[in-house]
Amino acid sequence: MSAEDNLLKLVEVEEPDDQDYHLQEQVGFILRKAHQRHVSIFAAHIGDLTPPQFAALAKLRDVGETSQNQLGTLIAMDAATVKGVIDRLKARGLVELSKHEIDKRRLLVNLTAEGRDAIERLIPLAREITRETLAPLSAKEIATFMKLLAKLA
Amino acid sequence: MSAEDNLLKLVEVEEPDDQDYHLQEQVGFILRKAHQRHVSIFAAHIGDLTPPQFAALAKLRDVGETSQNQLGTLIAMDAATVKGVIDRLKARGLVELSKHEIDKRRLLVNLTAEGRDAIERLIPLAREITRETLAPLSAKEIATFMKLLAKLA
DNA sequence: TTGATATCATTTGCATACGAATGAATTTAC
DNA sequence: GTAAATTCATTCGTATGCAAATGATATCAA
Repeated sequence: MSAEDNLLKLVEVEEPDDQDYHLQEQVGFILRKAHQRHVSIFAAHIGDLTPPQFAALAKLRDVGETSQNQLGTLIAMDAATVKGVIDRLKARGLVELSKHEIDKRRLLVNLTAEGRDAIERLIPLAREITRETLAPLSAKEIATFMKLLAKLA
Repeated sequence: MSAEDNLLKLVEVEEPDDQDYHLQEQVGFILRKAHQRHVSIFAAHIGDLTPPQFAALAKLRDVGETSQNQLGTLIAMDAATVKGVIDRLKARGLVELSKHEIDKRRLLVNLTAEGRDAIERLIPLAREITRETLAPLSAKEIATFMKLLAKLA
């Protein structure tokens, strides 16, 4: 390698050439596509509920009655977003709302009987969605990927 | 391990107990959170442009003038979504539109001089966004993660 | 050549997603 | 004990994201 090549390589390492920017290789772009693919798989298996709606029901099943805000924290949704999700679940009779007796700011959310039936029925489908989303990877790759993805999230 | 334990393990492997469904461990949920984190990092560095808007500019820089639909394919956006993104970039003078001379269905999109300046200026920031998004991982982990993520996307 | 298909773009409707502003209620600090 | 800060929820505005329907144009096939 010539001295000039070394110089060029040095420049490349310390300050990459902007010509070499490839959108397709950026983690954000691929992350968005992977997420899109997952949502598409989800919709193919569970057509009448979105992933955020499912997340709300699944988490309510875990923790029981909680405040709307607390639920939002648990499923990584801000207050404005979670309100819309809960409104739609309420309109479909899957959750019910009530006021907190002591802290009058809080709006309590809980599953209805119908909501509980729905989430129990959907969990096996959700397992299949996870399986299908990860299908391009081997068992060992899945373990590795999930560990690294968790670090990024 | 007792015979009963073996039976329980067998049942668990073939038909997992629905009690054991944990939203926080599902790939879709973590993917959504990782994507959220990336978007947040993006916004901290590039406040006046969204990731999809940036993607459109970056891809136009790569390929030059293209039809709106073709651009959508290249950046994984459906026709309805790409229209909104392009409309907003046009309103800000970063892209310009023209009609295809031969195929009158097509709407051609291209960078304006201002759009080209903008994307050139933003690419170094985008590199930093990628770096920060991947910061929780070591160099070796990054290589592994990107390979597996690409398989899923 | 013309009738069926396919493609490109647009529009509408619905569902996240989040920043910012607001108001009500609670908690903290002094 | 009250003023300041915080928390909870709501609303508004903007921006994806996608399904479905529509209209215009192009292509294919008989």
